[in-house]
Amino acid sequence: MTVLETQGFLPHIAFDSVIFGFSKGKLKILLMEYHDTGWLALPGGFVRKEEDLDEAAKRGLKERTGLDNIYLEQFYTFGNMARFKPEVMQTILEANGFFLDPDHWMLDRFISVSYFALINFEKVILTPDELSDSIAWYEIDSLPKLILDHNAIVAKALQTLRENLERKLIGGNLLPERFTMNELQQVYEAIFGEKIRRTTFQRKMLGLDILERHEKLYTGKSHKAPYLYSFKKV
Amino acid sequence: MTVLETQGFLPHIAFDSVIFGFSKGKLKILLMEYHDTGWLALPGGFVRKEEDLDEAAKRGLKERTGLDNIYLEQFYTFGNMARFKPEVMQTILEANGFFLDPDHWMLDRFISVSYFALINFEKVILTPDELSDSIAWYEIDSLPKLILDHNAIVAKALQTLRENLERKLIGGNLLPERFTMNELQQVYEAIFGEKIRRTTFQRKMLGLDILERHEKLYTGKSHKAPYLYSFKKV
DNA sequence: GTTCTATTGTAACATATTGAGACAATAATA
DNA sequence: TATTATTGTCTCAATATGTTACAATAGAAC
Repeated sequence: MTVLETQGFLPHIAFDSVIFGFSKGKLKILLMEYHDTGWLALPGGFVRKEEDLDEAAKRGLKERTGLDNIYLEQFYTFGNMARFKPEVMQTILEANGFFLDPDHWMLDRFISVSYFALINFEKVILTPDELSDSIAWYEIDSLPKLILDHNAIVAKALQTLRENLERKLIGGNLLPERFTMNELQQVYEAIFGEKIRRTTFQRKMLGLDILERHEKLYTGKSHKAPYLYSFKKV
Repeated sequence: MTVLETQGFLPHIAFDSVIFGFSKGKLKILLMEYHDTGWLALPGGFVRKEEDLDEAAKRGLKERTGLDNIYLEQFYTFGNMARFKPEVMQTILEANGFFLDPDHWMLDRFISVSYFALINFEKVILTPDELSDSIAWYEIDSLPKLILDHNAIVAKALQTLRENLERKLIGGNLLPERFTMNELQQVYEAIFGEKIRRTTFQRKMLGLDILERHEKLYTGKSHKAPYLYSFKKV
């Protein structure tokens, strides 16, 4: 199956995913680099005619990262005319050797239903799609220029993530099963983009009664070893 | 122009609006009753081929309420297969004397980009669309059964409104330009569905430094007259 | 006018939450 | 054994919020 099949997908509707990961103290997202053009874009795709919208997003996530069962949240649908630039998709396709009719469905106007995902960086197996050379991690606070309105999509995703983090306890989705308090704090600091007071953070997290304390983690460093924590199962 | 024109609209994409108003201490939304069927639905519409998605929602709002310049926020896009029930739209259209080809675009699968609006109840001039008998206010906490997934759309709208109210100061959009502290409190109570302590609410609102105090409102009641307030202009 | 009632605006105090610093515990190293 | 960096927890101060109290009034009843 190729992306060029005319049957099977809903026209005018796409999805894009802002996939967040956390590594070495930095918040990162996945970007794809299209063949020959050097253009960067969010991973995305189209919706099958008999497929739930959410299922399409999950399928796309699975195809790029190999991961199932991911924290995935729809946050906004982008549908301005300004994002309709058929020459962009045309250039990408031509760089891959596809020369389409100007009224081909893939060159039509699309609205993009956008999702963000929080994943455990360590578990990802990255796989580019058939139009791109690579898929790789990019630091959220030094992103390059992306195609179309994808920079705006990332900005909105980050804004939504920040707002949600205050209400839901989703930060742990970016970490391995067991983590230290310091690692959890670094996740919060990376998302909010500012330092957090250590003692206040620790007291609040423990007070929420959502963490389970496990054995200590001996790293070989010459100081007191921190406890490992996991989120309590519901 | 009729809804049946085949040109001009993007297929598969609709919008629905949860339009909130506040009157007599109750939070209400606008619903349309389709001709002959008695079926109730959210006001909505389709997106023109060269129209911004947001503009389409604003246009729909203007058509039903006569209002421009409304607080309008996109909150979710519903796109599950479960909401694809062509017989519903077919019945509505037939009740209006339209008998369509089974592959007419209006009987196709749609995803619905959903918006909620906050409007000043007093200023609305209601106008049904061409398929419905009436458009009217219904209390949010005693809603009847709506078509398709529209009850779920309303539930999500209300949830988003509650979450946003804690972060943004949007409650005033449901009131006239000038209002008493008690009226503002009633808006908050209606949205959250619970009583709020008067003195705490007053202290917090005044402390936010967003209200301007005006003259007193003499209602003729035999007690101290409350001040009128408005939101400070930015 | 005087008294009464309902409601408003604000003060006062109690309680809870958060900010900020201090300090003992401890895992390796010198 | 002393030293260093980091962790876990405690304490006290500063804010914020919950709760009660009370004076100020706009009319109505008399």
